[in-house]
Amino acid sequence: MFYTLIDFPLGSIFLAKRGKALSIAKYINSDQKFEKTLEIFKAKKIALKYDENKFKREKESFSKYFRGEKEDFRSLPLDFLSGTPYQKRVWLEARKIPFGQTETYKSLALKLNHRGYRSVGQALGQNPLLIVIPCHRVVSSDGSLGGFSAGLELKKFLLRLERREIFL
DNA sequence: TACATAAGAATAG
DNA sequence: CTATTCTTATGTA
Repeated sequence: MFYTLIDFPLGSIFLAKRGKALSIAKYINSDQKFEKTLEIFKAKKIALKYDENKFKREKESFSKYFRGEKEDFRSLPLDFLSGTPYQKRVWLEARKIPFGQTETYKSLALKLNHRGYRSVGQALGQNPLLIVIPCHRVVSSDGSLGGFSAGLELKKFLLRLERREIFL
């Protein structure tokens, strides 16, 4: 697989793909995280090669996004390496949430016609495509943020960015 | 408002 | 089967 890194004020985004479509978008905020990410691939015996030229399209989308412009990554092709059928359904549903808007775990669960609120959260927690699949736009129904695997700081940052409360 | 508790769906071990 | 998870609703003080 190929990978590249994109820097932004809170750290970097690690992107990886094997073919045309993007598979991984992970938040990296320290050298240790980066090392650890490389080790995971090594453990799975997946060869990684740095090649930023294969991510032209993604880089453009991310730089637009971090500039505060409306960028939904909606047209970006994805390639899921992992995930149960249920998790993919949750991810695809979350992907429909428009830029700058939020949904609750509850409303997402109801769209998938069940009441397993926590299972929605659990599935979002497995999201391999941070930002591209906007799981940060899913919040608790009482208005609080809920959780976030990559850290609530990042979730807050992304939401403020989309509300145009911060400018880079 | 704050805290405990049950219910809820799906997954990992 | 049990424990765990990016939850919600209800009860009680």
